[in-house]
Amino acid sequence: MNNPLIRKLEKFTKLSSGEMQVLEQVAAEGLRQLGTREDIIREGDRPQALNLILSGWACRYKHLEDGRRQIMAFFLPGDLCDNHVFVLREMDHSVGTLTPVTFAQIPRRRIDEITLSHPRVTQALWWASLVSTAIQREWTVSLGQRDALERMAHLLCELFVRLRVVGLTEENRCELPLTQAELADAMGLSTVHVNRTLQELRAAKLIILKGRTLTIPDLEALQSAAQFNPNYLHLEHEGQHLDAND
Amino acid sequence: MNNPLIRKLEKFTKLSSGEMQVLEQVAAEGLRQLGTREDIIREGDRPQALNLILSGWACRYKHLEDGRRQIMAFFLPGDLCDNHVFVLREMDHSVGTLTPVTFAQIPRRRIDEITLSHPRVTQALWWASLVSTAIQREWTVSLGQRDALERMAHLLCELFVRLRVVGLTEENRCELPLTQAELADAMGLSTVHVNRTLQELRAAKLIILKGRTLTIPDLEALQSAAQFNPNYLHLEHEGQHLDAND
DNA sequence: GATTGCCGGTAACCCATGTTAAAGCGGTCG
DNA sequence: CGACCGCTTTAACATGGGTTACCGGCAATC
Repeated sequence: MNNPLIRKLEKFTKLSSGEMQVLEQVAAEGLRQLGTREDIIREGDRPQALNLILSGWACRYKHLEDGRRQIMAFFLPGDLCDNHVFVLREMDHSVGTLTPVTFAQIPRRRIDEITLSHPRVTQALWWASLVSTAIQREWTVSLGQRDALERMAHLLCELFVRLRVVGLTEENRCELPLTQAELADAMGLSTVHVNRTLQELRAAKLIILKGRTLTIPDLEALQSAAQFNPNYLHLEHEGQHLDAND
Repeated sequence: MNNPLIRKLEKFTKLSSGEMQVLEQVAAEGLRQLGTREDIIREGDRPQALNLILSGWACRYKHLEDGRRQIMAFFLPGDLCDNHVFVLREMDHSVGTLTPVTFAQIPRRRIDEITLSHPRVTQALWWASLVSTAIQREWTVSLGQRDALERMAHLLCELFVRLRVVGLTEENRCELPLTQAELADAMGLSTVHVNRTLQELRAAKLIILKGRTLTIPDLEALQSAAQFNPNYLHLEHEGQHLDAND
C-alpha cells in the first residue's frame, strides 16, 4: 500500500481490501507525468477530470493582472485537486507542478461509479475535501493575523504533519522542495523577507533547513512558536463514522 | 419565492416547482432566531445539522490564543454553513451572527433524503459549496497580494454581487451592516486603517457609505480599482448542467 | 573550464500599515 | 435630561516588511 491516497484516507476510516483495490485501480488508470513548473490545469479550462497527486509537489495558484501571484494551496502526494469541480464550467485558478509530478486523471464517470457503490470511500473522500477547505481557511488566518515568523512556522508545521500522514517523513525530517520565492508567493511575503524569516527560525534553533531537507528538532517548540493547533486537519478519529444513512 | 437559497440556486440551474417546494419546506422546518453577536455554533462543538441563513448576516471566525480574531467568511441570506460538516467530529471554528439572524437547522437525515431523491438539487448544492470555497480562495489572494485599498474594494464588490444574486440590492445600493472593526477582522487590517481606507474610497468617489447603506455609484470603476474578476463566483451558467450521470 | 542562469543570502533605504490615544457623535436608558 | 456606550474619526508616532540592488555558489551546458 504505497498509494498515498489510501494511506491518507485510512487516517479517517478503516478501508476494506476491496475498497483499497478500487482506489488502487483508479489511481493506476489515467497516469500522467509532468516535469517541474508545468501546469496540470489552467484558469479558464473546463474541468474534465479529478487529479490525484501520486508523487511530487504541486500548487494551486492565481496570477493577478500585474503579475503578482498567490499560491493558494500546496498539493502533496495523496491530495486530490478539487472534488467535484466538473460541476463548474471553467477553472477560476490554475494548478501547476513544483517538482516533477506523477498524477492520475480520474474521469468523472469513475468518481460517480465509486460514489454509488462504495459509500465508505465516498465519505472518506468527503472528509479529505473538508480537510482541504479547512486548510484553506487556516491560510486565511495566517495571512490575516500571523506575522512573518508565525506564518512560516505554521506552514512548516502543517506541511510536516501532512507529509507524515502519507508516510513521507523520517523521524523529524522531510523534504521541502520549495524555493524561497515559492514560499513567498504562498505566504504573501517578499523573497527577501522569507529569507530573513528562515534565518530567524534557524537562529532560534526551531528548524534546520539545508538544501531540500527540513529538519524540525523540536516539533512542539515550532508548533508553539506558530500557535499551531492541528485540530483543523481533523486527524483524530473515533473509529467508524459510517452510519445507516450513508 | 422569497427563499434566498432558491434564488441563489436558480442562478445555477432551473429548478422544478417540486424541487422548490422541497427546499421551501426544508427551510421552514428547523427555524431558529438569534440576536446580534451570538454564536450559531462554536469551535469544539460536534456538528449535528446544516445551517441555512434566511435573513441577516453571520460570519465564520476563529480566535487565536492571544485574542486576535480572523473572520474567514461572511454568510448572507441563502448561504449554507458547510455542506457535509457532520462527517467531521468537531468544529475547528465558530460561526456567529453579525446582525439578528433567522436560520434553519437542517438535520443530516433531511439532507440525505434530498440527495437521494433530487439529483438536480444535489448538484446545485454542490455548486454552492464549490463557490463558497472559491470565495475562500479569493480571500487568500486578497490577504496575500492586495493592498488595503484593493482589498476593501474587492470585498465590497464581492458582497454587492452576492447580495444582488439573492435580490438584496436596489439599483446600486445595498445594506452593509458591518462595523469597521468587523471589516478589520475580515481583511487583516487595523480598525484605524480600515477607516483610512474607506475615507480614501469615498474621496475617490468609488463608494458612498453612510450608516448601514453602501452605494456604489460606478460598479465597474470599483471593480477595476479592486482588480475584481467575478469569474470565481461562477454565475455564468450555460443552461442545464445535468447529464445522464447525475 | 568558461558561461549562463537559478537560487540563497545581505544591506540600505523607504513606505504601508500598526499602535496608542483622544475627541466627536449619535442613540438609549435610567 | 444627563450619562453612558458603541462606533467613527483623526493625529502623532513606530515598525514590520517591501524594494532595489548586489554578491556568491553551484549545476547545467557547450
